[in-house]
Amino acid sequence: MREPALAASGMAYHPFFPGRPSDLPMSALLAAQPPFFPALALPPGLSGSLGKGMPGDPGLSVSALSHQAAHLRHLKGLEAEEAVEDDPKVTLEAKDLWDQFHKFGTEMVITKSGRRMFPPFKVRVSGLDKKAKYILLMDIVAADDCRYKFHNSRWMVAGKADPEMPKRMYIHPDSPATGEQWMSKVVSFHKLKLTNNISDKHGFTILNSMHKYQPRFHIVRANDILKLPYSTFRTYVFSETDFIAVTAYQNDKITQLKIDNNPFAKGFRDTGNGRREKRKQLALHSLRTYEEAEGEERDDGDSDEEPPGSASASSRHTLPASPLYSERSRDDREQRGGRGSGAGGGEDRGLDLSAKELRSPGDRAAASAAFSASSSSSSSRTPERDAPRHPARSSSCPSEASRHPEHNGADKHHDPAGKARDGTSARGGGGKESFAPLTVQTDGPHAHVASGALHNLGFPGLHGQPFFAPINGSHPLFLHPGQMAMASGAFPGLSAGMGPLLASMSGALGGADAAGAPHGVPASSAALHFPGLPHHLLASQGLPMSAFGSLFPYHYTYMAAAAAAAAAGAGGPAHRHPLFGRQHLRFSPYSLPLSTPPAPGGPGLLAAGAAAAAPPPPPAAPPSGAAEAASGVEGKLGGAASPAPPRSHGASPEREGKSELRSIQRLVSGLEGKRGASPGRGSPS
DNA sequence: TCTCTCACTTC
DNA sequence: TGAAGTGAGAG
Repeated sequence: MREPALAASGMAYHPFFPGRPSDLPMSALLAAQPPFFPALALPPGLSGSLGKGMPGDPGLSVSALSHQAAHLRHLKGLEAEEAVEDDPKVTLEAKDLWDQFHKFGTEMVITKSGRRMFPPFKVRVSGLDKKAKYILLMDIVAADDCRYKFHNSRWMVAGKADPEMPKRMYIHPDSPATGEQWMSKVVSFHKLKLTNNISDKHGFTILNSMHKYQPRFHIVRANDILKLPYSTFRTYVFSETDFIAVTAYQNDKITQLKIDNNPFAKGFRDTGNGRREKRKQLALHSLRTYEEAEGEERDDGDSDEEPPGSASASSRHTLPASPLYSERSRDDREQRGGRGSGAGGGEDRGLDLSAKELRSPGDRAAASAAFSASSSSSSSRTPERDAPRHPARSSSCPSEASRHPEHNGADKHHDPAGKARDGTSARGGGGKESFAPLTVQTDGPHAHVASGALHNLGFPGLHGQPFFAPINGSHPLFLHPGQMAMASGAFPGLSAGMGPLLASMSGALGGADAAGAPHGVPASSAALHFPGLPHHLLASQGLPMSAFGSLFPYHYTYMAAAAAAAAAGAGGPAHRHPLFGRQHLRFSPYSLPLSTPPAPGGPGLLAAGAAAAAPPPPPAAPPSGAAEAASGVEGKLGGAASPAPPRSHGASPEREGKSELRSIQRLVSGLEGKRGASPGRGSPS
């Protein structure tokens, strides 16, 4: 049950998703979406029961799943999840700056070589247990399933979203750290980079240009990244941080805001000695010098030519649009000065910047209650159990999205019509290896493929379902090669020498024989496999893939359970590895934004999904139909789970799960053994 | 729309 | 000093 009070929260309106219910903030919807987590596979044993509860049943048996997770933790030798004694509160840093950008519809440049976010995503956290260790993460999810264009100085919907890019979770490099450490300073994710390179191997967050995204922040109480799947996520969404990814800035105001606020763009400021003027004058001077030389040679000098470097000449010749641009820029600066740094755009965002976490335990009445109840902010606290089921999250795009005057550069702010864009940059080559962030990546595409397959294969009843799609090639914990380099820095236990182990572990988790080949995968990037290729192939095949996440009526404890189940049940060498597509069930928070309710009494999602979805082709395979590829792969692998009848993942799922659990436990034990010997770390930055 | 190079900046 | 991060502008 939604509460109309939400409309007054200051975040009710969403310029890019006008069709959504007015009484439910987009941030609430996004916060309600479970965090991305890599390869949350469901064990065959669990699939049935889950499937039963799925169709249209928000009252999924979370407790049972939690119990399952606890059981799995026990099997795995992990200590029981500590009682939640903390009550984290999260405050967005530089909110004023975000607000300024948000007024015009924030644009984030994405380049092949990766671009940082500006404003940087920074938060301040409080309410953590000082002694407990936490992992802080963020991810960026699609805000809707639309593609946009910047037309007539405003953002408009340009159609359906393109296939979604592989999902990556950015784990803060200081993770894990104690609550005290996290709370002692601002937690900055400024090193997170955005790219449009689907084949990115740096671990950057991959986005689609001209699509709208919402960053999300997650707090996980866990002292080891390996325990992420067993842990509870708290997710925070700040609605003012949403943005549209672009390869070139579209809105002049955004450009100017960035120039004025980003230190690295100082050279472009109209301060008199900025590069823009210098370059302009230099170019003009060169031109004139050349022309004069030519003239002298021809002895027919132009008498009416202005002196080299004159201002008027400069404007006229080199920057025909610059007077307007500069004037506007000045205006902007003056406006900003007038507003003051603390003006915050004057929007009704409240004074309390703390993110609200949708009350989870016990608050099944819906996230909206928490939203409306909270006095503050644009942020939302994610429900850990009963997220508000998306009331009507339409998967269709309206003809026009940007009706919010504040997001229309021209409407309120006299944006001169139409300078379509300014161009972009991309540091050439991208050959330099920068700091590789720790990210976790799903084979998102697979998930989407599965989703798409479900859609295509006529399972309308699956729409709007929590996404337990049958997908193959998952890693329970997929670590990007780039993480190897940083893992030693980010995780004390994963010191230099642990890279190989981590890689091996990843490989092992991903499919090495549990008992016989604990370290069978070399620690090279080749040992890890990226979904990019399959995704690309599938995308090129035109297979529909969902472009934006849907909301799920269960909270993150459930996710943890699913993840635990995944680790336990998706064992076996082949089916965890992208190269060895074996079909199995997996949880993915990124499913279609589906509005169609499942057919009551219809087949469970898992069951139907398992029957419908087909594994993607092996990376080396030429593009082909997913089903084809699936059959091929399954055939070669002996298909422990062939394309598969529903819930046909092995005759003894429990045994399979325990087997894998044992292997994981061995690996974890090895890690922790080494960790014990390694020195501790510094505090978070 | 996108990619690349460039000059400029910060750190 | 140089790596890395900027938007401009050309293609």
